[in-house]
Amino acid sequence: MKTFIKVMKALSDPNRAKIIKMLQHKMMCVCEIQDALKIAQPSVSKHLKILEEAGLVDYKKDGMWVNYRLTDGSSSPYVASLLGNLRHWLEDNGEIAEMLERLPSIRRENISRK
Amino acid sequence: MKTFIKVMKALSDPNRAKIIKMLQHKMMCVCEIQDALKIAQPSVSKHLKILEEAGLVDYKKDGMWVNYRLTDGSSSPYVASLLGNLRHWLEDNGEIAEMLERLPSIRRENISRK
DNA sequence: CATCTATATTCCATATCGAGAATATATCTT
DNA sequence: AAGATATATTCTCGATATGGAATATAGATG
Repeated sequence: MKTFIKVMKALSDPNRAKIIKMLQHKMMCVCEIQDALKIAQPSVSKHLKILEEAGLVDYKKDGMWVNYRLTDGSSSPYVASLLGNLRHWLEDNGEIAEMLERLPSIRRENISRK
Repeated sequence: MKTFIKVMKALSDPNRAKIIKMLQHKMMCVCEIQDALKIAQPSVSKHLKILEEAGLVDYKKDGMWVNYRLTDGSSSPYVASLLGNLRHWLEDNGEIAEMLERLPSIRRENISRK
């Protein structure tokens, strides 16, 4: 039950749902996600932690960067099903579509954090 | 997006998840759900309202009673998929299994609210 | 080792959530 | 109409969630 609630809660926030939708297209570092969502960096890190603890995402460190990606869903049946469904869900959402269009142009090399 | 978030939030609470699991077995009135969950009646009504506004349940009035049941999921693809998945999900949960065992003995005629 | 950059953690303010008590409403019964 | 029962709404409180600012940590680079 706790696992189920944790997964549902993780997906109950618009910014976290957007993160999932982005990660369907490519592995991303924190600063790229921040650039896409336009929220403060610590907020991004906190959202990612919640998604990670729910088993929805994991990460690989690459030097200074931390690359996040979707998991294969093996942590629970809830995660497996929902990640599957989310491939189709929210595709018709304007806000998300716009974000996904901007996605190719968001690259860590171009992000200046001054 | 708002619809999706509303559905996920509705399913992010243990008592509401339990209500869904019970309604898989029978239509129930508020006082029966209250008896099963052992929480205050107003709390039950509020949970039911949240589930209803998410499109997960609806109700039919029968005189003094209001009978709640699961919807057919036609309000959104999220509801349809999740109600389907929830037929299998949480079946192995001890807390829920116990509650479901008590379910046959919970009948409005036996409930005294003094 | 001093510094810069990417990320995580802590702290604080505000907002929302879930619970129960009290109250309101609606329907049934007499 | 009066009382009883089922449900909904309102109010208040404590807990939790979200956001940003400040700070800490970790790795890279000169």
